[in-house]
Amino acid sequence: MTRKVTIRDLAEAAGVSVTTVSQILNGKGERFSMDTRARVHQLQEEMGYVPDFNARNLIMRSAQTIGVIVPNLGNPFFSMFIKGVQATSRERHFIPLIFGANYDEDLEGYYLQELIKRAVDGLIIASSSITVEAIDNILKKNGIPYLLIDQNGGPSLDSVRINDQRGGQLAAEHLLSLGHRKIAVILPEDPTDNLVVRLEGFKHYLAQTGVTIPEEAFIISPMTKLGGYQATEAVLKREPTAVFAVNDEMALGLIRGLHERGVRVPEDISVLGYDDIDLDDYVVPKLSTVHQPVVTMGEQATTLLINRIQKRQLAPQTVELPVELRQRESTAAIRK
Amino acid sequence: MTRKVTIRDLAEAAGVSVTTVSQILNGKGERFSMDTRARVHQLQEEMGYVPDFNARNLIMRSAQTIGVIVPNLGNPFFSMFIKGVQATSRERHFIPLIFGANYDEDLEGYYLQELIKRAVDGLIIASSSITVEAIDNILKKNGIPYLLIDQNGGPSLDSVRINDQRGGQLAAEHLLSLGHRKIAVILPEDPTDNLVVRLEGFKHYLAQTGVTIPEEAFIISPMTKLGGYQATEAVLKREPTAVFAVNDEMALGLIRGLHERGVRVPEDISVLGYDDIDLDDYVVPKLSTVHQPVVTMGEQATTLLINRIQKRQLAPQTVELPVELRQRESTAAIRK
DNA sequence: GTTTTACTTGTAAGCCTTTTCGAAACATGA
DNA sequence: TCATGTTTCGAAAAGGCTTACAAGTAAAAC
Repeated sequence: MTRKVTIRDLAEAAGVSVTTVSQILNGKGERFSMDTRARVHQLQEEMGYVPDFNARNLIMRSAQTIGVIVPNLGNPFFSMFIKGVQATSRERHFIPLIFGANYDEDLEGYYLQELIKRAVDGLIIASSSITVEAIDNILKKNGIPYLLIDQNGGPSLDSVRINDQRGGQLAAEHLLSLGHRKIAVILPEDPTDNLVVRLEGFKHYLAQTGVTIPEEAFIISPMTKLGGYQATEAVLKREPTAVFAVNDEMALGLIRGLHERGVRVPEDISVLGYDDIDLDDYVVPKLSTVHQPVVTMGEQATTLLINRIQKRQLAPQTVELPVELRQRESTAAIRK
Repeated sequence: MTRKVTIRDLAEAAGVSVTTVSQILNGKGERFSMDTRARVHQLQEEMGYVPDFNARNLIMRSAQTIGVIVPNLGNPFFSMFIKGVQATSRERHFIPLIFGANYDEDLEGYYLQELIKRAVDGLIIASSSITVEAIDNILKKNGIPYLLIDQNGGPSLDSVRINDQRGGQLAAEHLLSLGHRKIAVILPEDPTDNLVVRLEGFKHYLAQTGVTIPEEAFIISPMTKLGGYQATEAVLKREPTAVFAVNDEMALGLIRGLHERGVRVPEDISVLGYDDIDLDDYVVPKLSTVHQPVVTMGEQATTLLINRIQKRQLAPQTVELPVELRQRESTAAIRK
């Protein structure tokens, strides 16, 4: 392995100046003769010249890179999100730097710093713990475009908006239509904005029908399978006929917990999730849930962000994405 | 937002040269007076100076970055692997660039190219489709250290080795001890090296006990939940008493398929997986499997790679990691 | 033959750091 | 006073690239 081929080497070999090479290789070479152009391209191949990334970025002040922070890569919801991000990034010739923060505020902060240090052109943050103010503070100061998922960053930001209000409503509607009146909810401590709205939609619709959920039927637990599992006891104590878990992971954990205690789903208790992760179709019983178009979310978020990177002065953009109910097997009509 | 603060600005403000600032900020400033050092640090804070990443890398010829390509981020096995990679990377002050290639060879190639263009210091590749030769070719030529997961790159490479032979043996042992003799296997087309070894271990142990698996009991299907699901018919046609799926995802898909056809697991058919993903403990029935210490694999792979980056001339290192059987609920003694 | 015009290419500055190699400034001992 | 040592610091090169500006040449126009 010898020293790396530089643009200078190539220029020399082609018998032209570095300018010429640079221009031609960057598609700005109309002004050069066909002959020269061909020669340069030819030699690039032969010599295996690849522009030095750092040198290039140094002068261009951009690395065609975006940063992405999600709370938990292990949750299929987020890995699907990432899938969307990667697909669109590729189309747009950007590269996403992806980090899972494990619901850890310190870690999020660390990655945020690191990403900024590395001069990413923009950021997508699906944060759980780090506060919007902190993000705002540090990013605004650096003039880096960003976009928040699951958090409301205010009207001055681009956003891909999921109608969580409606999602909550759909959930309520569904359970209600099956005859459920005694409903428990599992949610995390410090819910993100979208969860708050989601629950509001849920409660609101219930209230319209004269159903209210007592305070103690809201059960706090981490948004993981384990969290759902650990909530089992608390759920059973409330003797509900149905449970609404604010994400699928929790729902799956809960179903496991119920199963172990001999409680049948949906015969004894209906369980409704939220997200619609691929797993839902494989577990027994298949999980009823509210579908979020998560891959599209990833794609749209990326599109919006890259648009912004390329046109800073654009007016804030918003795309709205629909949710819909997916009834499967974990919810059923109540039977007395 | 004003222009970025450069080292020059800081030097000027502190009334010293850029050399001084650079040295002090990089911990090589013992030779400077306490006074100067304090002043520089002080001002860095105040002015919010952050060294320009690209300029720095340009001259240092390293970005403290490694690339990681996995076939599928949606598989918890790989997201756990990533977790290990991220943890160790952080400790070592490296940043991993992570990509999921969706079992797509083109995509893998694209990311590989991109990663090289971006001058990563090293690579971890858990490739499925791209050939070892291709990788070898392109990476060796560029002099970039790398490490293969699930593929045998030869003795000249660092490697974290899982004893797949033993893993296969454990699987065989387990099923045999439960009385199974009629066993089907689900595996992908073009299995990676580790799978080949795994199956060898499996078959070999079986053979020792006089049990052989007929050719047609090896069922080819993609290594996903869907793949497992789609294999259901083929499996049933063989009328096995037990099935060994070479990864958990397939096992889960298969269990779903069996369930839908009224076949009970493990009463009618035992299903054994491989990997031990977190899900195994949540599905019904809990999945028996062969445990791989996947987080550790991620950690060790990263450690090895970074060691190599920092000391090119090190002799090839290998770490061996154990596997062990985790019997849960999806396998049971045969009953006639 | 001189001036335009069109076409083709090159010079050199600048991006921001790190680092090599010295060199001031000052004190010390003779 | 001078040689020597110690402490503290800086000038300038290097790293590979892009680009504003300028320039050279040959053909066309007058």
